Amino acid sequence: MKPKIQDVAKVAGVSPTTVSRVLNDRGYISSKTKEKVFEAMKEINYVPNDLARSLYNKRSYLIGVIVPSTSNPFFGELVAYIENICDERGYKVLLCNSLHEADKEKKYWEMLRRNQVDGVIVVTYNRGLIDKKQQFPAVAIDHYLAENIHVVSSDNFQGGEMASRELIKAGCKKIIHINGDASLETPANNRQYAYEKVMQEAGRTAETYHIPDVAFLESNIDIIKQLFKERPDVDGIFASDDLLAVRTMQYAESLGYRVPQDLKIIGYDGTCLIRSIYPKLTTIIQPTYQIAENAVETLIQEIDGKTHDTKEKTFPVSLWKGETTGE
Amino acid sequence: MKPKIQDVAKVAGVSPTTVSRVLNDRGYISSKTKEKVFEAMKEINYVPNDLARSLYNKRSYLIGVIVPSTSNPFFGELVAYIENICDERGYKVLLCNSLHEADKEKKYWEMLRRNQVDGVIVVTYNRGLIDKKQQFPAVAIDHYLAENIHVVSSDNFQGGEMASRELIKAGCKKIIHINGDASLETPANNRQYAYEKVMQEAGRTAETYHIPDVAFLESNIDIIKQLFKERPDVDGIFASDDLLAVRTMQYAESLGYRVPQDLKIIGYDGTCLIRSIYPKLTTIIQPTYQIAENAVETLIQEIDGKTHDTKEKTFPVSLWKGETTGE
DNA sequence: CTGAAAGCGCTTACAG
DNA sequence: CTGAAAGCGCTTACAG
Repeated sequence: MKPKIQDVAKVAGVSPTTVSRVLNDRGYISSKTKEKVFEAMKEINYVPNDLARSLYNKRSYLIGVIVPSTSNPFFGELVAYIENICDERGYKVLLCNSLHEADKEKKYWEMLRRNQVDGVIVVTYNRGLIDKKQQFPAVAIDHYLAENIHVVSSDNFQGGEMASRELIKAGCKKIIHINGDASLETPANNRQYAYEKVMQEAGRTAETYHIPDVAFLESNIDIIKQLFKERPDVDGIFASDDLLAVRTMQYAESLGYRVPQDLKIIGYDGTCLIRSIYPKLTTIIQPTYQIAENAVETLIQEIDGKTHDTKEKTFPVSLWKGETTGE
Repeated sequence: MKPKIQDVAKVAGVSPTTVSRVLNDRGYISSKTKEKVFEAMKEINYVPNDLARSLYNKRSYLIGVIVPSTSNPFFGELVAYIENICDERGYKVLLCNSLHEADKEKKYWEMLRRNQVDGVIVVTYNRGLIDKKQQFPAVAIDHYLAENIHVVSSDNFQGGEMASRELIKAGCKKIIHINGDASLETPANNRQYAYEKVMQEAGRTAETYHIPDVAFLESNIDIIKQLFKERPDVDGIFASDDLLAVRTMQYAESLGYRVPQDLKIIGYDGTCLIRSIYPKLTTIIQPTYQIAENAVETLIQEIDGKTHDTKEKTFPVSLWKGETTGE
């Protein structure tokens, strides 16, 4: 059997109350008693039961994190940061990969509630799952969940502008944007709005192709094929994420386009991974660490009962100048 | 306040015992009572407290997963699979990114113990952290933890043979292997042993360069530079993971080597991600899903008290024929 | 400075 | 078929 506080008490010759006090460094305790207790704990290899603690304290120090899938490098990196920051702050992470399935996400929410998490960080659409009586503090990254839910994101508008201007500057005549699922309103849509604004200011026509979200990177390439069929004169593409950018580039090359001579491409996200293995890809770098940090900090503040004036926080992006938009 | 079982009991006009019985579908209960209870639960939006349940049952349905970092696509993918399989089986995942830091890993082990996890899946070196009285069931992936710990991996020897033979078949004269940290014995070392065996059988000299593990992909490239300086005649490289393969290839190209004409390269892992964005890279595909599935199943069996005859399970790999080893 | 008692929310023998 | 009581391992007023 795992040793419990009573066992420690017996060995140390004190009451359970005293052991608990030592454990929590609470109230006055003679240093002699303290020492006895610590020795007893070591002797029987005691470790407190956090389940029991959490039950009494109504505080689990558990945070639920819901992402589509850590198999996507952006989410994998984001989750790694989130978890490590949580760990530094004394919180533990219950991981949920929703695979873009509303059903799965719904079950995860209930699971998190049952497990008494102190709060949740959500990086998925959450199709209306949160609207009623909110059970616990939540912070969203790059998604609007509900009126009162804090959302953290990169400056998607700035990123969209940067990307679009980069293509114009590189001399592209026919610039097309490829974006994700169009059916839901997310901060990431600002990338598209910025693109449209820049195109308009430059007297161009904006045109966006949408790729539906799919689990595990297996997104079909049909939309990309359609794009090149309908717009063979395309010479600039702003893809809303790097994987999409790379796959579009590959398809274009298979069609005979040379990048960057015939076609210039810029992506979005700029994960460490992509910059490491695809440094040639021009892209917009999201400040992923800052996003993770702000999400965790904001959530912990809400857990601690502090309210926030601002319900939205945005971090500036930066340009990674590769070779896919020319020299 | 969150509703508890007592509140449900009050609303339904029964005792807490009865509510619990309905909840657990245990013992005989009239269907009329059952219905009343379910209605009451719905009415007050009741959800059971799993902390309290786990405390009593001494079963948390919590599994700890320790990986270096989900920011590495192999681990990101592995963790996604593990978590989803756990979810299917009714288990929840407490995620730990150890960043290859022994200290951090040690703290995670204690944290998991405090949180009463039912078991742990480890994908890190665990430098002797587990040897003494093992606290709970554990399964390792690609690492030897201790005598009695079950380990799951891809058939590293087969993979090493495949990779080495592929390079020989492609006509390479001077084949070099780049591997990870040499200081610890892991199943992945079989990749190197197989390479050495194949080289010997072919009358070649085996030569391996080791790259120390580093967190977050920031591994220095010094060893690679050294390799090309010392062995400019290298014309075949077997890299022990795909990221390493890609980065080596990039450095070689910057030196003027053409791949595959002057230099042929083969990697290892073959994640969905790499195959999607780097289909040209020849690599050995690990059966990641099967590894994840077997690890979870084995762990759950151990949790359920079933013992295993075999303490090691290996799954066959396959070759992804890209273009970096020729046509 | 220390201990006995009650309670966190649940479950399970034990009665009836 | 249903309920009162005790207990999972911990913590915290309340006494002393």
